[in-house]
Amino acid sequence: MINISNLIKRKEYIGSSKDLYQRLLDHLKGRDSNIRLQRSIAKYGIESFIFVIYYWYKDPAVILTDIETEVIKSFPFEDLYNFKKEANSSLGYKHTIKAIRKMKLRLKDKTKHPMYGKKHSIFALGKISKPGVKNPMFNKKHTIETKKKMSLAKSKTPLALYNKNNNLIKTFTNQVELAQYLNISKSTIGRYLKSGNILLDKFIIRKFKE
DNA sequence: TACGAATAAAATTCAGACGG
DNA sequence: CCGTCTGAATTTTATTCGTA
Repeated sequence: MINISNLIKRKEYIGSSKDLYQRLLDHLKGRDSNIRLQRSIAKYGIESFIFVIYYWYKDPAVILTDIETEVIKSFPFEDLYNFKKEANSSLGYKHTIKAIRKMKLRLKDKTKHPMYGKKHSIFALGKISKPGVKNPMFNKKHTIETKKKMSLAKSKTPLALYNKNNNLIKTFTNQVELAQYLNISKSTIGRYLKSGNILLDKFIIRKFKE
């Protein structure tokens, strides 16, 4: 529950939001704000305004708009910038299938994406940063499928196993796979691949090109 | 000196926040 | 919605280290 007041005109704007900072930013940047408030800011300057928090709840079960309506009622309506006596919110609104389809279509050309080629602000980066226990992956395990994907993506040097007479025995996607096949340490595989020496007096390992 | 274990480095997926 | 981001988890590959 917030209030932005103009000290000179003695007028107030009452608002509420799930994300206080985000909503305040809307008003400060003049996007999706209240037009009366915006005009007044333009006229008197932002330094004529003060910002007050009336109520602060972390519990999502608290219906902020109900409280907001009560607060609005407690002021003479003509002393407010607000247009509506009843507060409402789009919290929990779901896009229609049509709207989603439209968005998808527009974004098919990825240069059309609002973020295309842009950099995030320092502030946004700070919000995104989640070190330690705050990280969504903290203390979680990757699934077998995920591990497989990672393995596949990382294995870009296929290897071929030859015998002493240069006959191809088998090909492998990476060193680990070959190590398992021979039941030998992967360190050894890497070493012999690099040196080109004969392994166990039997095998030669080379990079495989098809 | 040769091996495997341990560790480091680089690269990748994942889940989640941001924001037009 | 989806492109821009992050850090944890995990993998492959490269390097270091102790042991016989």
